Amino acid sequence: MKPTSIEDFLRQAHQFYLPAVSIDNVIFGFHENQLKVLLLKSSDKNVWMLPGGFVGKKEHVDAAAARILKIRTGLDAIFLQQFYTFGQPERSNNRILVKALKSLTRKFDKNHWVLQRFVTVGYYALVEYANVNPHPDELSLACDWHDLDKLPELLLDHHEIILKALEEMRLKLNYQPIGYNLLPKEFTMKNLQSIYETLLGRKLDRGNFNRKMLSYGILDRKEKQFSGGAHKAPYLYSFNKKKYFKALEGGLGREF
Amino acid sequence: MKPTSIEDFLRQAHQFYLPAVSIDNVIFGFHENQLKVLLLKSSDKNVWMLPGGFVGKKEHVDAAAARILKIRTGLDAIFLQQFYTFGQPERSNNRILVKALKSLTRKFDKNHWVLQRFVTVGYYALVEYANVNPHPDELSLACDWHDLDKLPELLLDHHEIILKALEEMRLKLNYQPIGYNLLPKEFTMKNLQSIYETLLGRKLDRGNFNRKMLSYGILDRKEKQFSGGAHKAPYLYSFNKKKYFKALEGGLGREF
DNA sequence: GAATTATTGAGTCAATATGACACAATAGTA
DNA sequence: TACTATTGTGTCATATTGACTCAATAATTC
Repeated sequence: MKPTSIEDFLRQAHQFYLPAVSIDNVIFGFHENQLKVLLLKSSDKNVWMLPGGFVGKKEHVDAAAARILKIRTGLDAIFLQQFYTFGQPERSNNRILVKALKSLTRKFDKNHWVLQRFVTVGYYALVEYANVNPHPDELSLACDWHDLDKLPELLLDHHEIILKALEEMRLKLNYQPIGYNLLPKEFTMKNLQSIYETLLGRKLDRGNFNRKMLSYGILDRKEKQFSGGAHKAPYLYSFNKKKYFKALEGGLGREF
Repeated sequence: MKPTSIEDFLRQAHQFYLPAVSIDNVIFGFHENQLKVLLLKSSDKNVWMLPGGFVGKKEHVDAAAARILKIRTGLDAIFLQQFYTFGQPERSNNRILVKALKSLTRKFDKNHWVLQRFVTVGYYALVEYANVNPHPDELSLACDWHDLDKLPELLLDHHEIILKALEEMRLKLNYQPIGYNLLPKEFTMKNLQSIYETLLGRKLDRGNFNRKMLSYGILDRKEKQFSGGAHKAPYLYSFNKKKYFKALEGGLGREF
């Protein structure tokens, strides 16, 4: 039906507009040469989920992502990167979500607003595994790292969201450095290479990786040495913070 | 205040959650070796805006972008690409927007929901300038192309949105072909080079551009010829649709 | 303490890609 | 017919990439 006036138009539109915006955070960590993702265990004990929540009415979406991450996992002061907005209508009202929420309260209404349609903005972050201490909020039973290649059953489309985050990270590899937030202060070239290999899903030549990474000029080599392996001790490196962030801004390789 | 029960938690949250999701479309065209963007003239005669609108309650966000584009400009069957979600709270209630809406209706309420906080999902598209026939909807006074380097005064943060769209397109150049939707069926290599130069903001060497573009193997060369210039006639090319879309999926250059 | 093993830093080399430039060919114009 | 602007093509020095070699060495084993 065509609106007959601007007031009509606005009134009609009001019936129609979308109610809510939510956040899902995909937090990656790196441990034992494995890329891991941080998940919350819902009160429905077999279902895990990304730490997510709703955006406040007067809140910057970026700020909401940070607030929600802190509330739900305890992680603070993490650099979150927006990567995609998920807008399928059917993703909101979901059997598993209903089940999970019903387990929280018997009086739960099937038409409750949290089950109505919402749009989710996805953020990811890379964190140094050893330096964070995730713990679940009151609504969750656990907050744990999971290997990317053996994820448990996940809420809604959270599996798809994780894959999309990975894909976006992989594309960024080509023009931005990575690793600053994933590795400890000092690390070996092999550690760094493992991250790249995990994200790209293929093996890289050791010598060539070395040469290329050093050519970026973002690494400082320490006066040796990592010890512990039954072999020649590798050099330790650290990121040159200044040069690293300059490369983040300006890009790495030649563009076009 | 801490919630004392799950019901409390949900009730408190309800007061807090964000009400609306909107769309802004950035439509790029290419004409006379100039990149242009499609804008609507608001009823406040000095302000132009991107063709935008609100997402429906049961509507896929991608579908909303297409619907809104069609309603507001008449453009149909355009491939829209999501590029970023803009979430600053202060961007919604704005002096210019209030003025624009007040000019539509005297009874306009300053606290009307359309002035409340909303989050905007940005989409861009590249269209063939000569093949589309944009016309304004009932709410707008005009629908015209504008040169990117001399944009008029724009609503809200639409200027920032356009710049972000450009930036994202520029980054995609490095691993995806471009031009299929911007150029007519047959075009010269110089036409294609102009697009790249506009997006990158710098001149490229003619010979090298030729070599590189042909190496992608996505162009078919026609049996000559463009005529009309006071000089040697250039070859005409067309995109090999099959190879072009294969390259869109798989990427162009080596990645990492 | 010498041999073994796994892994490292450094280097080689052919193949390929890039950036800067040169030059003859030619469609329209003077 | 000469001129001008622009085109297709080619050259060449340099840089980058991919695949590989080899001596060095930290811990372990003999």
